[in-house]
Amino acid sequence: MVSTKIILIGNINSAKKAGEIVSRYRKMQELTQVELAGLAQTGVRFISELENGKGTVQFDKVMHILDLLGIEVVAKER
Amino acid sequence: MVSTKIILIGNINSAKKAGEIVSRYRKMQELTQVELAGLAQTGVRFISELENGKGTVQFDKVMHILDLLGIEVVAKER
DNA sequence: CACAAATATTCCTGATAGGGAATAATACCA
DNA sequence: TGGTATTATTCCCTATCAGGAATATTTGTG
Repeated sequence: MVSTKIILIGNINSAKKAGEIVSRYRKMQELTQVELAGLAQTGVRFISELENGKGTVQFDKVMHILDLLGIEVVAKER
Repeated sequence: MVSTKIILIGNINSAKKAGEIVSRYRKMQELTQVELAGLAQTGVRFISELENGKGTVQFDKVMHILDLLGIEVVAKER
């Protein structure tokens, strides 16, 4: 094995952080909220609220969105 | 800077994974669910459901539990 | 600036999360 | 195996999430 580049995006310690990342990566991929909602089989309102940091969103829904955007989530010891 | 050891725990792509990690790290720190719930100002039932993989748990609550257990969550490109 | 596209917010509604507390089921040891 | 601690599940309840759709607001361009 030669070497593999890992592209870190940042820490996620809240829905606010997750929302910022979702917003940024959605735009990078030139998707509208409506399109992303369609891909995720979810409501547009959910995407909007998530991107705006709503903390009570459901965990698995968020993880699914991140996955759709090609974002991997890793746990490590602090 | 000399070198810093990063201890990876694993990927989190669902509440199921998050729950497994919470369960393992809670036990490593010799905490009962009741104690962890106390620390997190949450109900014991929530901890139990989280550890058992309930996908609809609230995002921020989960992140808070992970943080309490000394677990950091990082996003990276897949 | 004007207009169009995108996003945010509101209203209405059914479904359910989560708390507390009680109980049932498991796990753990002597 | 019996007894205890721990965890899972149930019930009751209030609060609110998430969807759809309409509307308001913001953003991006010519």
